[in-house]
Amino acid sequence: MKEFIDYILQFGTLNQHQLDLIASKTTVLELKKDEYFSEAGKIAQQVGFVLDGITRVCYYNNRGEEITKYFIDENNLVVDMESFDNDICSNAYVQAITDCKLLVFSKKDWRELLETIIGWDAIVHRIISKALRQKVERRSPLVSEDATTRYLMFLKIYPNVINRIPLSYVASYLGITQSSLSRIRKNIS
Amino acid sequence: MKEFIDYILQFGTLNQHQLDLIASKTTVLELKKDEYFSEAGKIAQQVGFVLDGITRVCYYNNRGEEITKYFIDENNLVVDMESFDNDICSNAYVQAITDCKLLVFSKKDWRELLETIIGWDAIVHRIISKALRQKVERRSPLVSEDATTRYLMFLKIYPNVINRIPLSYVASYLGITQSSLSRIRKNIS
DNA sequence: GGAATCATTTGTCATTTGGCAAAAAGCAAT
DNA sequence: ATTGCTTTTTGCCAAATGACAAATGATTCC
Repeated sequence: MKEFIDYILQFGTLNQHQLDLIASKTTVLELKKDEYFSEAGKIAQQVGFVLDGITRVCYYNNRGEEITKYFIDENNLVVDMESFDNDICSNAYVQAITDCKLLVFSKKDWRELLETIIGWDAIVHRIISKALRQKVERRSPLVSEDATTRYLMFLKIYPNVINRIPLSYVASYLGITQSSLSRIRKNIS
Repeated sequence: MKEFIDYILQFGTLNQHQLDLIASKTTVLELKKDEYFSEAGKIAQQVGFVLDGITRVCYYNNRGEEITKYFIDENNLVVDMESFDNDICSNAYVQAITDCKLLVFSKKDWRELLETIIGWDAIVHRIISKALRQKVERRSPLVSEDATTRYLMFLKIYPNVINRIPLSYVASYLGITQSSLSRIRKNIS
């Protein structure tokens, strides 16, 4: 819980009473490896915060290949905001790719907090905007750099991920095949 | 101006008085082809709305190549929000790539409006969030699809752009060389 | 321990793309 | 029309990557 409070307070100021109220609405959700946090075709019902473990957002492209869009590791929010906010079906899966421990808010509680706590919506806005900007910044180089550079960037961006998940997920994140990734790893070492 | 009002009202409701106030703060800025709206290394000072013409956001990658990150055509906001909001130096150029006519707000006016008009900040936030989400959605397929598919997607996303700008910009947007783009275009037709 | 299963690496060959330079096409000014 | 300039296309070869299959390595389960 402390991790989550610290995370929030990076984006604005709240008093102890407000923090307590927010904390009181959280529950802990444990997900086993490969379980879904939310699914394509359904409406996202929860906001999560990763305490332990790694999740990913993935979808299926034109050719039916499973593409990992990004990873979400410890101390980050995990939510399909588009689906959650607008109550529309998601087009992506959010999946635990290791065993995970999450703090979660139900949609009802989340919305009540937004209406109850002055300034909370501004903080949430800042959190979401920053996360979106980060996604753009992280995906952009994937287009303009060669595969080796992309892999090295991946290692920098997610320093604690590579040894904990299958390489196939990394390959699809980087937009290359597993074999190519394997060759790149061989070349680097 | 009507275009801008229509654009705003897609994201929320404002009364005539509020709309008039917003309108009163706009000025028209004309940019010649190749002129910059904002520059890397400087702090963005304006929010713009494209009435006519096409702009792009670009930067220089590791190898010093100029990369087009995205295009912004008619009836869209153009601003480096990260730089504008936080008064930090931008790392990208925003450039007119055709002659352009923009509506612009100065930073001072923009901030005053945010404080004056109830609900305006919520609208702005929705606009910015949607734009960011769109950027993520548009850049993601650039990683996982082959170059021909990417080019076809580009044509769908920006149907009014291809004949108005140099192919070199499109190539760098797609993450391929000009020659490859040329070959792809040849294959398609 | 051994079998079954899954993940990763490697080999081979085909295809795509890049780098470079030259040719062709488009465009503006005269 | 001619010239000069920029953009786009093409040709050639090398390098990177993909597709597919096989081999190797890791892990799990009995």
